[in-house]
This record gives sequence, structure tokens and C-alpha cells, in this order.
Amino acid sequence: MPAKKRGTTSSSKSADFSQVDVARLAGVSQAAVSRAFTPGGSLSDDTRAKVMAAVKQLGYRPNVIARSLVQNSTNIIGLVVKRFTNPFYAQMIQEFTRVLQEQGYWTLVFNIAEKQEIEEALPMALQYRVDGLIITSATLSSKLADECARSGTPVVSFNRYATDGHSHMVYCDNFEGGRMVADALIDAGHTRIAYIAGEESSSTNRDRETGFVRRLEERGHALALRESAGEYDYEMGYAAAERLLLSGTPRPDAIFCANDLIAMGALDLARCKLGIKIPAELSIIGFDDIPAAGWPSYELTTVRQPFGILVDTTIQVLMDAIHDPESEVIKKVVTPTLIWRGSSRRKE
Amino acid sequence: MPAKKRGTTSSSKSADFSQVDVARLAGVSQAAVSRAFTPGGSLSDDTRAKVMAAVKQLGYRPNVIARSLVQNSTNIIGLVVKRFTNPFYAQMIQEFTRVLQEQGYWTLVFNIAEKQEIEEALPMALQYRVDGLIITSATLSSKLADECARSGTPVVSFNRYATDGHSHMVYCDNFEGGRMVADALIDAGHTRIAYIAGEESSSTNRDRETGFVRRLEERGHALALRESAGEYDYEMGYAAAERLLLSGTPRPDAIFCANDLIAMGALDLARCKLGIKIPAELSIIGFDDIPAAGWPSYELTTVRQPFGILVDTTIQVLMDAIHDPESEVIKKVVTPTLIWRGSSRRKE
DNA sequence: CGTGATATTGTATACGTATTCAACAAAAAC
DNA sequence: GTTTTTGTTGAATACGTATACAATATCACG
Repeated sequence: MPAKKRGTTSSSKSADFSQVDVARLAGVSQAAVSRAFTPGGSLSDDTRAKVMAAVKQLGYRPNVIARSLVQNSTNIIGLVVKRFTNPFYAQMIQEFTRVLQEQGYWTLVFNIAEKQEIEEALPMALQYRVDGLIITSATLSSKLADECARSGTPVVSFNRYATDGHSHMVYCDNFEGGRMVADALIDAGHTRIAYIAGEESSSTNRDRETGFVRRLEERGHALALRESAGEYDYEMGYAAAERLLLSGTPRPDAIFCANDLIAMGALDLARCKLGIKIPAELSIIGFDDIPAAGWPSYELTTVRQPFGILVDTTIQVLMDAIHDPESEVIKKVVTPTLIWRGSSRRKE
Repeated sequence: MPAKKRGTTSSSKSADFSQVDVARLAGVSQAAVSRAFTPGGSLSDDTRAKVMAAVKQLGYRPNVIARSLVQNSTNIIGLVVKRFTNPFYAQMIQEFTRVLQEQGYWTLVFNIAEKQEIEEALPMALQYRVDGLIITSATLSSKLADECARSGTPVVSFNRYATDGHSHMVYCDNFEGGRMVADALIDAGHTRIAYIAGEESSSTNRDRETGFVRRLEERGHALALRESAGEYDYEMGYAAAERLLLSGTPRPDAIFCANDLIAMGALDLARCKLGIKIPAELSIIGFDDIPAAGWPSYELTTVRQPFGILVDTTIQVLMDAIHDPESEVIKKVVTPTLIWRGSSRRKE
């Protein structure tokens, strides 16, 4: 049992040892103990050994919070995510935490449901003095962006535009992805082409749709039908497809869906509930290339977001910004790839 | 531009204001500013107003790190997860961060790949002085558990046993879940029953399998075949099912898979590659009830882990432990439910 | 007006670390 | 042998906050 207790309230945590305790036991100064834990700290092998012996004997562990206070750097990155049922984002968190850890950073997750909740979560992240922020599925208000800039906290917007003048950006070329799908469907001979939107207010949806529709028009086609899922999830995609396919108008022969989950919902509805042959009677194309898109039950043609590259790039940009706070706004665009699978007809 | 700069190195962050700055501007003491941010702090309306005016003018934001240092409490919970491709765990993180936020806590994620990495990650969590720890998909070595206990950091093991004498536990009754599946398959008239294991070393796999096999034996049946996926993911399940179904021995008429992802892999292999009719020729049952299990393309019969309850219970246990550090080890077992769907035959 | 209770405020200190500065010792250079 | 360089060390201070304690000011009540 530790020889010393601190704190008076019963709810306080048990005693931890400080560098002072270690120093006393080792017969050196507190500064020496600190230097023993500082890479490149000036310390003789002799005292270092004495310190380490005392450290081991006490089971001392440095207090990162105290270090963060004096060094004004926490080694923590704030990751703001919108509530995700989408495997794409689950995979993202997975990947972000992993790569950040490799670089010696830890991830504090802020989970926001409503768009407006970011107004509360982000100030909290700043209060924790995170070294940097990654924002997915949300856009910073200019007021928030200013606060980040003022506190010197670099921000990278992931898969979103940011026009605030401070945030860096890394995103997939959604516009180009939409164009690819338009070309693919026209080339395959489709004539009644539909689109199912995801979350209407998201820039990803806007860009995918705009690229898609523009390219259709460039090649003399028009969008035959449009429906909105409202969210990027399976159930909403299923329901939207139902509205689309039972609307009474002539059935489309191809649907481009704003993401894979929506596409899988649409595919299941068409195939399982309406008995439509995929792709003979209806082509369906998604966006993201989540793992399930490649499963034999779906064989979903889709636009692959190279998320390994996206994540790595995002973290690289963030690291650069942390080490050079004065740098200009960086903007990296990653090009997606069309992955041909069995849910869409090929060129004849 | 802030009137004052701190730090000397070029890489230091921009100036933030401290309570001292606010106090000077408001013409009060630093303590008064602190009290203005302390709920129930003794302060007159007059000075409070002066403080708040200065706060607003400067754009002051409290430094949670400094507060954590003096209060010896960070309001951060460490969440240790094993690298997850499994949607079940993605959903968990989602849910944990959400509920913890509702309770005023933030989540620091530690992502470990290899079992042994926890030996590095966990001390780090302790260095950050987290108020509590939730451990999923891993077991604490007794050495680590001791360190947590010594530092007074409560630990809840999620869906794992912990015999270290300190960790609390919340888990689903996997043993009972296995029994349910055995009963369901026997009642439906199956005679050649197989099992595909997940990660062999996990207690979840062991319990599901043991419950399953024991119950089979109790009712006079034996396990006809056994194969191991090795991991809890789709690809491994697909491959394991291939080995199982092409092994040359008479084909099983039912397979219980250690989780849904494995089951979906097995189902896709059987149906799409081998052309086996599900459930007429082969019943498949999974475990977890992930969202995709209910999709019309799979209609997977499965054992539902009530993960909302699991998460809520875990956090409740953790909160209790934080507020009463001297409490005995708590162990909560949640009972799963069998969800009947189309991938398995019903009783005749 | 006096007295005690109460509310408000400031001073001083603590939390655990990193780091500057000066002191000193040892070694190297001459 | 002296001077210069280099390497080690401790004392002192700073980081930004919370809080115990003492010192007031305010008020109620007689």
C-alpha cells in the first residue's frame, strides 16, 4: 500500500506517485527525474539508473496531464464524427485511430447527432486543448472556424468543403465520381436513369448528384426520376426505392444511389420484394465500396473511395499543419475509381 | 490579435487567455473568475456579470487540462477496442461515445490490433488519468489489472470475463445463447449439425461453443463437424464454410456460426458458390443480430445481443464504480434472444 | 448603535510537470 | 598549470486552474 495518500474527499482516486516522490527515494532532484523521462535530457548514466530504480520500486507513471499543461500540447487529436450507422464511417474511425496511434497521437471522439450539436462539441474539444481536429460529415460555422484559428488549433475537414478560410480539406472527387457513373450507365445503353439522393444538405450528395446530372446532360440525356432517401442508410434507401419504383411512372432501367448502403437497400427492395431481375431489368450503382458491396449476394457496382489514401492524406495534412501552424490552407483531392461488378449491365 | 503571446518556440500554439487575463480586465481576482465557472461558486451577481463581460470580450475558454490536474479527474473514459471490421463493434463505439457524452464524459479511443498491444495502450490510458476504462475484446493481464486498481481507475470488461479480482464485468450470456441454438436446431429436426468457430482464444467463442455442444449432448446429439474461421469476419467465415462443405464427409444440414459475419460468409458461399438451397438443404444460424442480418437478402436467424442494454449497463456500472471506488466487483449478465428468420428451418 | 450571522472577495497555495539559469565538476586544450 | 569547453545537477519558476483560509462587507435583529 502506498505510503502516502493525497486528497481528502472520499471520492478521490488512490495515491499516485509524483516525480517528487521518485526524486526523494532516488536522492536526486525532481528536475533530474523529469530529465530521465525527456528524450535527450542531460543526465548521467549513474543518476538515470538511480531514478529508474526508484521509478520501478514505486511503480511511478508520468502524469501526461501535467505535462500537457506545461508543454501546451496534449498529443490528442479530436475526431468529430456524425452519428454513423454507415460502415464507411465506422471503418474511418478505425483507421484514423490506428494511424494516429502510429504517429504517437491519441483520439478523442466527439459523436454528434444533429448538425447543430457541433456547436457544443467543438468548443469542448478546444477546452481539452487538442493538438488538432478532424471533422467528418459536418461543416464548421465560420464562428467556430475562427475560434479554432484563434486558438491555433489546425482543422482538417474530411470529405467536406470548408470555405471558412482556415480549415484544410481532404476529400474524394465526388463530382468526378458522379460523372463516371453517368458515363458507365450511358455507355451500357441505359435510357431511363434515376438518382436516389442521400442526406440532401451534405456536400458529398450535392457533388455526386451534380456531377452525375451534368454529365448526363452533356451527353444528351436527362435524369428520368429522382428520389431522396434523406439519410445515408439502408432502410431509407429501401424506402426511397419503393417510392421510386412504385410511383406509377415507367420504371427506370438504372439507378445511381448516393452511397452503397442506399444502393443495397434499393437492390434488396427491387430484387426481393418486387422480383425485378438485377441487372437484366435494372442496373444499380452505389458509392463508397464498403466491404459488403463485394459480397456475392450483392456484387454491387460502385465508385470506390480509396479510404486508406484518404485517411493517410488527412493525417499527413494535419501533421504538417501542426508542425507549421502558419501554413496556407491545404486542399487535397483524391480521385475515386469505378468498380465494375454484377449489379449493372456492361457495355453491349 | 491577442495582446499577449506566450511561449517562445515557433511551433507553440497561439496565445490563449487565462483566468488571470480575464481577472485583470474585469478588475477582480483570478479566484473570482474561477468561481464564475464553478457551479455553486460563491459570487455576487455584480462580479459575475463583470467576469462574464470580460470573458466574452476576450473570448476566454477554460483550460480543462489545468482543471483536470488540480481536480485529479479528467472526465475522460478510455475505451479499448480491438481492431474491428465487425459492425457489431462499430455500433458499440458509436453507442458508447453517445451515452458517455450524455453523462458528461468524453471518450479516448485506444485501438489495438494484437492482443499484446494492450500492454502498451493501457498504461498510456492510465498516464492520461482517465476516470475509467471500458475494455472490449481483450482481457487484462493480472499485472495490468493491478496497476489499474492501484491507481484507482475502475475497469469494466465488456463481453469478456475478467478473473483479476478488480475488473467489473458486463456480458451477454453466450453460453445460454449457444444452448438456445442447439434447441432450435434439434427441434427443427436437424441431425448433422456443424459449428464454425470465431477467434479461438476469445471467451465469447468458447462460451457459445460450449453451451451449444453441451446442449446437443444433453439431448443425445453430437457435433457432426467443426471448423474454425479464426477471426470474426466475413472472409474468414466464407473460407471456413468452404473447407467445411467441401471436406468430403457427408454435408451437414445445419451450421451454427460464432457470429453473424461468419454466418453471412458461410451463407453466401453455400448459396452463391455451391448452389445449396437455404434453408431447405441447409440451415444457418448466427450470433449478434447486426443490422444486415435482417436484410431480405440474408434473413439470418440469429441470437440477438441486446446491445443497447449492454452498453447502458456497462456505463451504469462504470459510473457507479467511479462514484464508489471501494465497491465490490460487479458482474451483470444480459440474456440474449433467438430471432427467427428465413435462414433456418422451423419446427415441422 | 451594537452584535452576530452571512455573503462576498482576495491571498496564498497546491496539482505534477518541463525548463531556464546558474553553479559546479570534469575533461580537454593549450 | 591555466584556461576553455563540455557535461551534470539543483533551485527556482511557470503552466492555468481550484480551493482553504482569512479578511472584509453586508445585513438582520435587538
